[in-house]
Amino acid sequence: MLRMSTLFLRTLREDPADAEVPSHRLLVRAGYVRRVAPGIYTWLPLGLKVLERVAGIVREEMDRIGGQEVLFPALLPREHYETSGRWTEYGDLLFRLKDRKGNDYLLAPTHEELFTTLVKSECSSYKDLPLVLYQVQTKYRDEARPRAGLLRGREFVMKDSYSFDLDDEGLQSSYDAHRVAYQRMFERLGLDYRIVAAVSGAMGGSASEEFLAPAPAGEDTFVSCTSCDYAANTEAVEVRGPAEQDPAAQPPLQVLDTPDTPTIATLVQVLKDKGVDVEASGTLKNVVVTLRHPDGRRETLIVGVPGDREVDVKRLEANLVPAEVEAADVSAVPGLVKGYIGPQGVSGALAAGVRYVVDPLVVRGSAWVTGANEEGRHAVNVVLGRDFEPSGVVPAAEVRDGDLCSRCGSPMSIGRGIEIGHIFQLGRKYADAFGLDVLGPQGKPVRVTMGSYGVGVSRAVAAIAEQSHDEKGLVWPRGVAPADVHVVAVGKGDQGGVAERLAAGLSTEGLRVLLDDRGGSPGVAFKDAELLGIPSVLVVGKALADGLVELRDRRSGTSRVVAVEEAVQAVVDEVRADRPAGAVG
RNA sequence: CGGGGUGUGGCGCAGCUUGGUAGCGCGCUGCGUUCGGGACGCAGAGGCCGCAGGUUCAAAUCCUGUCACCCCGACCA
Repeated sequence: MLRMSTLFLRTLREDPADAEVPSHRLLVRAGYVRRVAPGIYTWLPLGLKVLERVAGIVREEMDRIGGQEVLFPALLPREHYETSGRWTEYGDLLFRLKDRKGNDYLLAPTHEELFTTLVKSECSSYKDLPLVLYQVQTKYRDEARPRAGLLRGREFVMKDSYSFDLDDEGLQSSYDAHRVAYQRMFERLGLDYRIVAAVSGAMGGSASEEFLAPAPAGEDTFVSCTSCDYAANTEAVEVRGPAEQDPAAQPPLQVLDTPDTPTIATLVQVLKDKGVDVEASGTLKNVVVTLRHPDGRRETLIVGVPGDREVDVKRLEANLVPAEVEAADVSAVPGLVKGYIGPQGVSGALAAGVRYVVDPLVVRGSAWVTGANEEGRHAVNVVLGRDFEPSGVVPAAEVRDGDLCSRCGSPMSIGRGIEIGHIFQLGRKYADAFGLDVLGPQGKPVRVTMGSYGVGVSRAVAAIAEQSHDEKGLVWPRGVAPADVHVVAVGKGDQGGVAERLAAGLSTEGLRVLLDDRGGSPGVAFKDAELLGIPSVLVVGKALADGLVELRDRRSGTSRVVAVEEAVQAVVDEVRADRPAGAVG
């Protein structure tokens, strides 16, 4: 039992000045955490209980799929990160330090290297696989801009696990097992979440999905279908374009004089003045970028997108992995007329072999207004499949609310989410780097294939707070609340003694009890109870004269009175009834 | 790294324009009253006004520099 009279807790009446997002504001105000430095927080007693309950649920679900927990050090020598190339790749994100002899060390931002070398040294036979190892550990990343309290910290708690399998089918089933485990975890944590398709990035993996908790404070933007269950990161989303048409059925191409129309807006206006009915969405904007390939080679690429949309560089880049995209200097590319670039005809830059790709919104048979490759002239009715043929289709346009789902064609909506989990199939990148083989059944070495799976444990605490609060304070889901019931004594009579007795009875029943035995004014006790957000609040107050106490539900705000002698049982029933199915603890 | 903002008791802020003995609210300590919605009275404790230089008889206030923090963006396995 926790007594508030002695509990190390101070709630704040006012919002801390440096907190903007609800989770940060409330976790500080309610005395769960305190800031030490940017992105670095201290967990106070109640906060630590929540963190540990979250970690406990994560552990139970990892154990359920056969994961085995280990714990690596956070302080690591440079050598492992040298082998994987990440000592340099990680750049400023890595916290680096030296020991007294001047040797390089780092505070681990993630542990792929350590898991891989551990398995390499311990496992030598296919009989040792499949294997899932995990840890719940503090990670360090020197973020360029830590923000939003616990949501993006420089020190944070993460569960990371890794699967080791002999073949792709094994990897797939390890991946699927994690996916199920994560679903159960986030369910039990009381989080509303979406599984979204993610880009696998430079890691070279195939499947990759993120678990996002929708919240306005989230840093990730995702798109989800309003009718089917398709959801994806904006970088990874597939958008359905308009219906294709017959190129031959379109009106003939025509070139018009359009002086002083370097931008889409000026072009549309000039054309309208000439009686051509066109909107920005009917123009084809051709954006020139430079690709930087991993081997250092640079390539100019022209990307065609509808004129009313910007190119989403992150999305474009995600679809051109492993090349990186940077802005290009159009005037430096021979054969291009800035402001008047068009894909039709074979001349200039295109003739010189510059690749021209279009966004999927630019479909076969569609007719566009675009540059005529001459200063001051544009072409109308430029038709894909008749007047030009792109060398490829690459998603590049910014995604908008209302764009159509690639699966079912319904409109999609855009939302913000907090990345609370990420699962992906690493494949053999690390196994290759570290030479991780086991002896197969045929007596020959087999290269192991890996999966990597993360859950932001401390971030999940913040995500829960983001999703589960009201204007009065936090509202913890049962599974993670720092206590099951908050007993409040108000009044100068024997309320204190009765509350004491009830709290003891609840403890005996196995409930975790927070007892407010401070004896101040009732307003303070009630406000704090609301701020702290423990799901059940038992008030021993003036109704005690009639042998009654009040049982409040923090979430709904409703309350009912019960007889003192039945109070313990009533609370026990309420707590048990609320426990999600499948809970182990 | 670019843009904006802020540094004044534990927390939230005023004071700075126009230089002159550092203030308010909350919290904290003591005594008394109060006790179902952040109570009240009285008496207290607590501050190198981010730091360093400069101007001045005198600097929280003016000038120069510097550091830190917050927000937006860039970045983010």
